[in-house]
Amino acid sequence: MAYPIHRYRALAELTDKEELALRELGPIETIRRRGETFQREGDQLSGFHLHNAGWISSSIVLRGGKRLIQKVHLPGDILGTPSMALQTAADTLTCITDAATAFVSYARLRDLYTHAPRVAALFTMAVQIERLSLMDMLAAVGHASARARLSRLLLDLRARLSPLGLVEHDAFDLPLTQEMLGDLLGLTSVHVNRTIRDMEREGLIARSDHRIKLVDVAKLQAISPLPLRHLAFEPAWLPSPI
Amino acid sequence: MAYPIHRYRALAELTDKEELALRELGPIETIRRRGETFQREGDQLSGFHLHNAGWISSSIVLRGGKRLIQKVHLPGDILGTPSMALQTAADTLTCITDAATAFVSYARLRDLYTHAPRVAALFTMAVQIERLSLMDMLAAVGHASARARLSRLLLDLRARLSPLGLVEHDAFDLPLTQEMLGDLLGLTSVHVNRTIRDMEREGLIARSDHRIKLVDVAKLQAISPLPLRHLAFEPAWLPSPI
DNA sequence: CGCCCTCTTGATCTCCTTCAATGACAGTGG
DNA sequence: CCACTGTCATTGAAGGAGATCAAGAGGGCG
Repeated sequence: MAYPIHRYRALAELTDKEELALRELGPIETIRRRGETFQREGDQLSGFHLHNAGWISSSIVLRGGKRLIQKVHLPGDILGTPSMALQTAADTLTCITDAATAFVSYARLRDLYTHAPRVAALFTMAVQIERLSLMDMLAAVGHASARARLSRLLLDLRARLSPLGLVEHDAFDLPLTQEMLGDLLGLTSVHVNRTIRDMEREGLIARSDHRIKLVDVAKLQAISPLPLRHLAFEPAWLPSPI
Repeated sequence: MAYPIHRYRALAELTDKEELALRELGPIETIRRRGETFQREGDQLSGFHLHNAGWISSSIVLRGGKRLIQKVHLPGDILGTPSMALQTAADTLTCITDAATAFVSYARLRDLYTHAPRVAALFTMAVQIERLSLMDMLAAVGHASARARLSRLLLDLRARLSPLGLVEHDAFDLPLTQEMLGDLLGLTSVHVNRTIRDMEREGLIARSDHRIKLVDVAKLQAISPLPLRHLAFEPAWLPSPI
């Protein structure tokens, strides 16, 4: 299992050299078990991680002990990069399912900036996309109802799981507990439960085991507080290929 | 009035050449009036803006018409860069006070990546810092009470205004209306009002006109859901100086 | 088999919203 | 110079979305 680069292909035409640079960023894969935490808030760091397989959460603990899941990561994501501007790790990385990651030392990233400016620019672009995702999440959590937030999350997951081939007829596996969903949406697990059941009763979604199906996508989109965003392809500020 | 680069100095030792590169990024300053909107969601963009003076808000409108102020920007910030990964602008930029900005075309940024990798890396670092700020905001808005959110905001503003010389004895001008504060914190203006007055009554803060004073900083910090973050200086992934 | 995690449901509480009205103040036009 | 208008702060009353507390049921796993 190697680092999936579909998301970079969606941002720019890659030369063979650039593809190689991306794939060789994190040469050694680490297999991790469900529940394993491999980065904790406050840790001293010397690099970050490529996300090759599985589901991984990035969380923060507030004063008072409440946990906030800042993002659920999927293969293709880059993990731990917010911390690269800090003295210690900003977030805790925990495997939701069995997962695979590849470590990338900061030295390697530095080389990217000097030897492969276009790939470095793509890295920046990935960071901006994460930032946009946070902006949307903030908008949703700050100003939308529980069902609106949940609708948005499900649509977002569908969109992100699709290019990985993990969505069939608008249905996908959702390995998150309702408590995780609560921490992700700023709700209690109790209220997540009630909201999910309401939406199920109304025929918006269907569940069986941990598989979820978006039955009425149009209505979910109407409930969602924000539409999905359209990424730019080869934006003007991207350096020329190497 | 020119682009203040204090925040980059806090991230790395800058050579004269690099300082020049930063200062010359946006050579032409534009003066704007309070209330002016100079970028709207959905606009086609060809660059971004350096923030030289004044207060500027970055907002998003939700389905249903609610406005979310994603961030209040201060001099030294870079405006409009989340949109550089998109086909159209993600946010609306509006002057809260009279303000000054300088436009930077995407072409100029591209040159940075090819000719000044270290400055490009600092740009990425600035983006990561914005992302961290959003993470914290999300944590606060999703899981903290109105007074905790407000405490955090005030402490954050104090920390950001200090290097600009705009804080005296923990007091600073706050040109935000209570409605703006509400849009920023995910609250109604009514509730912002009640919360502010409560905090004033309890001696946490004091107000006169639009000037606010943090009377009991220690208690505000105790109420705030998150401590402030410590930025790294010259992280290992930063290319060597030019 | 027994334990723990997760889901589910009910009852109650509360923080924040909504709706509404008032006063202070700044800008603006006559 | 002053009435007029719109913005902003303030406060009260009522309602609601979601939190909290509590308890039971089902299921996976050691």
